[in-house]
Amino acid sequence: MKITISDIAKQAGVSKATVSRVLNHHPEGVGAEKRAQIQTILNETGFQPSGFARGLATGKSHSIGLIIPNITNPFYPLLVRGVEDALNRAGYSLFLCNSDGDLVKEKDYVRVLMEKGVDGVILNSAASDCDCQLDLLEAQGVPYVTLDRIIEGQVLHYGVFLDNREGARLATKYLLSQEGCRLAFLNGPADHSQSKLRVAGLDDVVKEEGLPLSSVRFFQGDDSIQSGQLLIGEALDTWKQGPDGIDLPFNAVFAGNDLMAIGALRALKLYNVKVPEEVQVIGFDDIELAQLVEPALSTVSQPTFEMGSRSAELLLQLINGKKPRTKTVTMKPTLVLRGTTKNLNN
Amino acid sequence: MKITISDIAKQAGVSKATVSRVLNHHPEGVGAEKRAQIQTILNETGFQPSGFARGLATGKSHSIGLIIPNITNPFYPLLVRGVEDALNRAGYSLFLCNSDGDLVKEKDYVRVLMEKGVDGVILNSAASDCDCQLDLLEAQGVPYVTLDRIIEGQVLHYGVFLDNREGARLATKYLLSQEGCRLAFLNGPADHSQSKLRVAGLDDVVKEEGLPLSSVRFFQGDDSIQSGQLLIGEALDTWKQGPDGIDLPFNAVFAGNDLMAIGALRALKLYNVKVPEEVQVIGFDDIELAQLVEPALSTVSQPTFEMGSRSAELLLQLINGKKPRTKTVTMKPTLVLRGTTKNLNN
DNA sequence: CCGGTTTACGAAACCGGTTACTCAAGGCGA
DNA sequence: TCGCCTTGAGTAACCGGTTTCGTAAACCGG
Repeated sequence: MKITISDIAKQAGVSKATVSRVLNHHPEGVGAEKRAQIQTILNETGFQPSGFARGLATGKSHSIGLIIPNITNPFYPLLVRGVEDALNRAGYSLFLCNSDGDLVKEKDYVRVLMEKGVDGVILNSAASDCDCQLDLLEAQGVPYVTLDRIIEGQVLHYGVFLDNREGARLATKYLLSQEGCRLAFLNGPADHSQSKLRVAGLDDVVKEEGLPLSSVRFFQGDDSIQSGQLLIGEALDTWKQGPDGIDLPFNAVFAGNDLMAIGALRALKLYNVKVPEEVQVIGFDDIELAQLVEPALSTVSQPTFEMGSRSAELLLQLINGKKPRTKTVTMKPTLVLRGTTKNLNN
Repeated sequence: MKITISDIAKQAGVSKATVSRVLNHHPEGVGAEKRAQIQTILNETGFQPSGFARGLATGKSHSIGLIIPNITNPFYPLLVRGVEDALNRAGYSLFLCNSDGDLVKEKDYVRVLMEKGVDGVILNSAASDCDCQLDLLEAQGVPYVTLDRIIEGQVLHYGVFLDNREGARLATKYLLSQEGCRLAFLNGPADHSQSKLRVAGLDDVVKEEGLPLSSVRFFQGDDSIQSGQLLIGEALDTWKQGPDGIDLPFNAVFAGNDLMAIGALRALKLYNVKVPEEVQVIGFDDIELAQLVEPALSTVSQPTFEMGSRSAELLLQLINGKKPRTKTVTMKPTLVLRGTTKNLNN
């Protein structure tokens, strides 16, 4: 049978209360010599207090939940690692949940996490148009932080974000400011807040440059390699079959994420279009893969690991009742030029 | 304040015991009409029982711990997803722990997980030469499953494994059976059981083919892209500087994992060595990345997702007291030939 | 030496569920 | 109709910690 605090108390000839005080390093209430003696027994027996009992009494679990769409998406492992490292440093454990972007699953996870008594939740929410998961958390007063997705219809809550608009602006500006640029834009899932913001950034630059909105060709993708390959592939296909056969339908591609950009790259390769000479490509995210494709993908880089750790730290502050200085942390993306852009100095 | 089972009981005019019976769908002890009425109240109030209290009373948490070296290594996300899917299906939650291959960290995680009252642990252990984490689990009778790493000095416990020896045999056989093959082998961390088994598989084939052991050039890597690139790069460098300048030091590379293979690919490209014409390359693992590099990497494929889900299912069997038919599940690797091998029909 | 404050520690009440045990009522065969 | 078995439901004892409160002893200045 598992050893309990009562066993320790009996063995030391003291009360449970005293052992508890030693266990939690309460400074008062226990004399030095008795404290040392109990400590010795604790060490010798390798006593492990029950998290259940402790949780029941204190209401804290020292665990938090992280809900992401899918760890299999190469964007997430680094983010998760950032979260886990920060939590581990603070003595917290991590429940990992894959929602697949399914709101029902997401809500179920929130419910389960609350039952397990997590001290907080980090939510990389599936969509931006529903806040029903948050209502659950809000109702019980469970602290939470949203990560990189703005949940609309929700009073702005604590969260860590990338300045997606600025990121899109950087990439678009780089491409559109080049003479004769004809841009194709691969959008991510339209209901994600990131997609919306990236479109907004693109629009900004189009306006700044005084171009008609129609000058950008718009494709609706789903953040997968396949969709990038398919969309660009189709565009190239109709071009090839067309009567002119001279000008490519675009000479620059900006993709809403790296995976679609890589898909585009594949399509371009299939049609023997030279990158970056004939078509320049810029992605978004800077996943590890971006450096490994040929040519290496130019992309808008986000500090993924830091976003994870910052969100964990923010959540821990909330848990510990410290009011963070700011409700949101906005991180800045940078444009990383590699092999899929011409990298002219301008 | 949070709503408790007593509140429900009061509201329904029954005792806690009755509510508990309804809550857990115990078939006996509650009449149909009263059951329905209580169920209604439960639904209306959205009552969530406390996992702490339940855990304290039952000793079960419906959570399990998964300890892996590093989620950032592209091999793991799919594995983790396999585990999580299987667990989620069974109503269990997942604690994710990154040990970084550090035995101390690993042991700490085991301790913490046990405090949290996990019902079981899946361990992808850092090294094969220590079983101290397992002693902890064993001592408390916490079920566990080892994943793809054989822990030496340990009576063979429940686990899911890849037949690493067979995998290495497949790759080596393919390469060595070709006329005039001069093989370079990039080994993974020497203390990992996988590495040992892969070396064993290689040795098997060398013997079968009647070759001297010296016919294979042996490099000691660490499973990273960098080490693959560095080792092959150095070999090519000394070759280039050498007096002969004619024959490459090897015309085939078998790497202990895909990352090193990809590193080797990069080094080869840097030195303008043609793959697969001059040097054929085979990796191990079949991570997603393998299909995305140019040329696509031939590799020994493991059913990563299934290994994750099978190990979770095995653990769940142990937790539920069912004796699994076999202590270990061994999965078979397959050789996937893509662009880095000549793929002659033999 | 005395009243008052501080300190060390134990007793017991919680936290919120589960479950063994008890008991009354109802059903049923003899 | 009696006794027995089944069934619905309540009582209370857990599970293993934390924490409030009470008390006795130690300590303190005057």
